[in-house]
Amino acid sequence: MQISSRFSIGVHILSLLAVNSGAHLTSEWIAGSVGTNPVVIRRVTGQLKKAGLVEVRAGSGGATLARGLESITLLDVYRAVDAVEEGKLFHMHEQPNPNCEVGANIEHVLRLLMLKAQDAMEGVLGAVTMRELVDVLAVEIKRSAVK
Amino acid sequence: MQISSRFSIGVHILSLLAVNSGAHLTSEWIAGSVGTNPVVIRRVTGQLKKAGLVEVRAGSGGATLARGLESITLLDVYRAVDAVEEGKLFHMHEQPNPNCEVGANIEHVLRLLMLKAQDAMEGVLGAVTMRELVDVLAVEIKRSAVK
DNA sequence: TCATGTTGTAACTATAATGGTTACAACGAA
DNA sequence: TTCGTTGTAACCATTATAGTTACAACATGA
Repeated sequence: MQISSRFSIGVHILSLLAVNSGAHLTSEWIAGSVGTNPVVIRRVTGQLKKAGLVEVRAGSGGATLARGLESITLLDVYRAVDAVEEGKLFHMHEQPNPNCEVGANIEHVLRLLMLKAQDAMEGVLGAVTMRELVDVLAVEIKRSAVK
Repeated sequence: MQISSRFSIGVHILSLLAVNSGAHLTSEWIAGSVGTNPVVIRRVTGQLKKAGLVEVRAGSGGATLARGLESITLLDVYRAVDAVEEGKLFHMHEQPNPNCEVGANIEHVLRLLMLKAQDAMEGVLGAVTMRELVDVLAVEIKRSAVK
């Protein structure tokens, strides 16, 4: 199975807030850029808010970054939107037979490896800040604007 | 979401074939160790067979390793059971607005990172052979037998 | 004060993957 | 030819996702 698109949506939202900082960005407007429903945006925005990444104005509407892009890694976004539960990227079969030598011991051995693999994946996300991503994005935007 | 337990089941099956080599291991018997239904085992075994990792005797029954444990990495198992489609660990939202600067360019930028993260995860699996896993497993088995 | 537009959230839906289960034809060996 | 096994189809319950409608709570500006 796949990791929820909430992650890519979250990154998209933060990028919009960064690039269009100052503008009045409503869930409706963001949904237009992401290509989905405003409620989906509000749900993800709510998670980003709970994680302290954005601030949302109820009533008047609109969201803004709550922290500098430098201080937000992609792992922060990934965690904020609950993309994958901690240590549970892999689903292990649940009732290995404790009376079988292999069944009784494989869980422990395999679990270690799964955690290591998950850590490696998350490590890549943790090594990149939203600042870096937005900078690369800005270059891409310029390049595509020239064409 | 989580990566299918087919992966851990596949590793479990190969471990059984290695530890009990020579024995007549039917899907029924294996299912007893894994803690699931024989049909589930046959499904996974079928995938391992298709990948050339095991041989299965139709009719008389039983499965055996088709290759040396040294030549099978956990990544081979992961691929054999279709744990995650190539390059698709992350699900990216699918209709970013091409008329929006961010929407038009984020997919490309984010996709690169996702691939890098997935590669890191799979790299860990590729760096471990079934031989190594079974050796560690054997140590665990001994240790738990002593207690 | 009140009208307007927005957020937060509940509720419902369709879709898809998973893993368990029954059933049975095809097969191989004793 | 009998028996136990595999390979597969078919079905089911469960779960997560993502889209949608609906509406109360809220903030702001007229």
